[in-house]
Amino acid sequence: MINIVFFGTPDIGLKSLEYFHRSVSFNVLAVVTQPDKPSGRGQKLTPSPIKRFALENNIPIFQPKSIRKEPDIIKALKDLNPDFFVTFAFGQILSQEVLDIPKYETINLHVSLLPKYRGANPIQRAIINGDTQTGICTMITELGLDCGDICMTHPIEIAPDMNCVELFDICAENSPQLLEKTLLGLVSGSLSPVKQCEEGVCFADKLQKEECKIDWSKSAQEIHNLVRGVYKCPGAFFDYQGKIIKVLKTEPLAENSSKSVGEIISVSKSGVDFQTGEGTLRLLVVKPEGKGEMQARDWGNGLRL
RNA sequence: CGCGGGUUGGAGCAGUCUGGUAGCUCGUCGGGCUCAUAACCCGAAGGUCGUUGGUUCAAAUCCAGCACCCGCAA
Repeated sequence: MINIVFFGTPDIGLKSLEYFHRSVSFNVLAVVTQPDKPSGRGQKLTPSPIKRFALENNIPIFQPKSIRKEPDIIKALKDLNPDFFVTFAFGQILSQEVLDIPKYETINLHVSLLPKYRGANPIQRAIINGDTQTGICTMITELGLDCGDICMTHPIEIAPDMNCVELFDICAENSPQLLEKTLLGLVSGSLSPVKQCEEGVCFADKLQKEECKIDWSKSAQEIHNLVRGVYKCPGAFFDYQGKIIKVLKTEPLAENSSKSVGEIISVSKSGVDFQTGEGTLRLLVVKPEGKGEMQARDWGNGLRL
């Protein structure tokens, strides 16, 4: 029986936590997650998905504001006598004191093929940049940002129309097995982590709201990549007559028109076509401010052009 | 009580300020044109205007309450 403590916050780690919780060879001693935060309309305090799962399954929960500065929690974690710490989108930087607690190692799962895309938003960045492949990997957590030695990797293809939510799901689904194999490999000694190649290091900076605003002078393909890369979180958008229009699904087309950049070329049964800096972007699904999700052609129908 | 938008035939919207017998773009159905069509032409069906109450001769429209949806901010 391998005893672990799971550090995580958003739902991408749920499947992994669930897997460990149900596994007969692992025991989840406790969960560490971010404090409840005001969320949604009305600022109601909302527990993280990981916390909710822990509550439902009677797993002890720790919610440090900053784990480095809470000696009580650190002591409690030591007293658990864990074999491993597993971190997966936890959202806080650990201290060396915390990293040293488990008998074996602190293992982090990162959703990119390191050393590419260290940092906050690797999935979205990969899609925005038009990559056709990414992956997930496990690593020995060290003090720096995603710089530890790599344990195992698992490549994932990015289909041309895949959005970040779909990619999130694929990553979440493949994570439990990779984590399990990593921990077992480290216990048996059959796995020897390798240093990250210093060439090819790059960072996936946190997404800024401003980046999600559609720049029509870019090419249709680039905008298409942005739309699927930030799908629903927070979503690519543009301004139309003072209203924010979120764009959820698009299709890039090669042909150009005589319209100027950012103008509507046509509204048809298929969607609403916009002229971009290079090519036509066909909007398929949009969500205007104050409205629900709708087919772009329906939105176009109501525009009274 | 964080700020704000919305609810009108199957879909998306206009009409609400300045109350007076419901409109637009689509979809659907029928017919026509065509070798043919998702294109075009003609016609039809389909709405207690979210809900409850108030004001009025008269309410989609003015007033009050309730429900549901959503954007921002965090």
